[in-house]
Amino acid sequence: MTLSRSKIRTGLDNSGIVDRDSHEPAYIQICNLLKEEIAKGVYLPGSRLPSESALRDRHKVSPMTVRRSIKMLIDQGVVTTIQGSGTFVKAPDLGGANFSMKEFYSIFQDHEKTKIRLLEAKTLKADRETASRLCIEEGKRIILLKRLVLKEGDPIILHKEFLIYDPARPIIETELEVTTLYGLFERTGQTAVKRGDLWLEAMVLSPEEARLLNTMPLKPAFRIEHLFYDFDETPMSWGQFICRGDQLRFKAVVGVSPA
Amino acid sequence: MTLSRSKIRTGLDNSGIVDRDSHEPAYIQICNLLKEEIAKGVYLPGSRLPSESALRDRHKVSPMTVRRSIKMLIDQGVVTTIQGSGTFVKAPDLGGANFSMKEFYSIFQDHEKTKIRLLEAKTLKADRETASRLCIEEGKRIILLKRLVLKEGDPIILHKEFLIYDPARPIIETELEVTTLYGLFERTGQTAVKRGDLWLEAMVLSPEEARLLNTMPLKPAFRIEHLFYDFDETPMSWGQFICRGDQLRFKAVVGVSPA
DNA sequence: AAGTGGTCTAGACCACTAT
DNA sequence: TAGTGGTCTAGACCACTTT
Repeated sequence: MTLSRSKIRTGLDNSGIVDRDSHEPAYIQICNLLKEEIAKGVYLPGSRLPSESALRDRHKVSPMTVRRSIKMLIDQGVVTTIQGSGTFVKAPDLGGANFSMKEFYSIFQDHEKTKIRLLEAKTLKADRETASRLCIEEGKRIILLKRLVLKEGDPIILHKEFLIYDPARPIIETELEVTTLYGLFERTGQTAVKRGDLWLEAMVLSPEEARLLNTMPLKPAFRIEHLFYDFDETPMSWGQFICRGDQLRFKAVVGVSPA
Repeated sequence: MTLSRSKIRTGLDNSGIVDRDSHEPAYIQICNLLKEEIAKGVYLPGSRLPSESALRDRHKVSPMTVRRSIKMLIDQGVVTTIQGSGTFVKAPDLGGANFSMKEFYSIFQDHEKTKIRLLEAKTLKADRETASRLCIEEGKRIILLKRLVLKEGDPIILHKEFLIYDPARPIIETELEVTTLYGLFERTGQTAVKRGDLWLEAMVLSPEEARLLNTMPLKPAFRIEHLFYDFDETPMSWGQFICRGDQLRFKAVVGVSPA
């Protein structure tokens, strides 16, 4: 085991690896050190990490500090703990993978390349499906927004959203930042939104959708449906993103992330 | 603010809400209480939670305990902290959503309904693309596995996997649990797998794929590509799941989870 | 019985923000 | 300057597993 990247403590002993002069907290240093060792194969999947008391002695830190390091590794899916037995290195598995919407979101954050065009904004009477989703009576007045997301001039995402029409709800003003979609991604300040459900589906573009997205019908696409709830658990917004499959894919990493 | 669901402490005062007789740890009780209050609208999105010292006094616990509660809420995406300023309730946003492979995995766990059929298992010479992915020379011998996943008799997922052919690698035996796919999902014991990358894409079924999946060509599907690495950072397995779009969708929740 | 992780205490000092 | 969160200590007791 090499001690590269880690300063040796001031001459007292050579087992204290944590650099107390660093601005990086001790628990992060210990976490990263363990992760490096796991990545190097010092501790193989399935094998036991040194006990917390051993790590405590090695790094000359308090129990809580070493526990925070372990907690970080647990959160990152790198190890699991078994009470009374030890801390064990997990082998990377498909089941632990997570596909984050952050990459999708990053498309919208690039204000240089990405522009949003409002296609339609009107009120209409809710049809059967929309009424059902928003938990209102069929025929009740709602707001429809249709937007097109362009990346370097090319349309890549189509967004359709239905909003409860109720002047008393201040959220609508936020949602109506029609050229940014800001409200859906980065809600700041006081909002009335409590909870949201999202569904990710595979779909095939209809002729109409393909036309708007400047591509061919029958091409693959993602459908991201979203439903946001009020604090009284009533739906306030229902919509979907339709994303050209050739312009988006989700990535996930399992195991120790690449050095 | 009501105190329902929470026992009052033994007569000393009515502000200590944590039940010390419960088997549920204090930090989880405090976390859940705060989450309930957020769900009720006591603390609205954008507003500040009581300070840690206030919570410490209210619940008669030590600083570390109340910090663990806050840490839980941070991990769950419910609040954010700003040093020197306070802890603030986050409004649920699309960017914080995560689609987990656990649901996908659960298909395989149902051993009653789900069966796996081996379609093909052979060695062959790597073509250009496969060689490139596995970082080997074109024409080198590799193992191909093709499997079909059936749910209540219906084929819903097609799996194709290429493995490095190297008798010295013990992992192959694990991967070759051909009728369970166990190795990909729940690696136990010592394995040589260090890290995996996954990609999720939308696709349209080819006639051949549709035939195997007992559905029509041009139907939507998910493609989940996976690439696993050895401890010396060389790829050891590359493959993909092709999942009928009508049989799978990913779900995510943002904000306080439903009570 | 010994060792392991899980929870918790009652403080300390620091970095940062608000006023 | 006062209040906030961030880190850390040096123990304690408990639940659980292993031997």
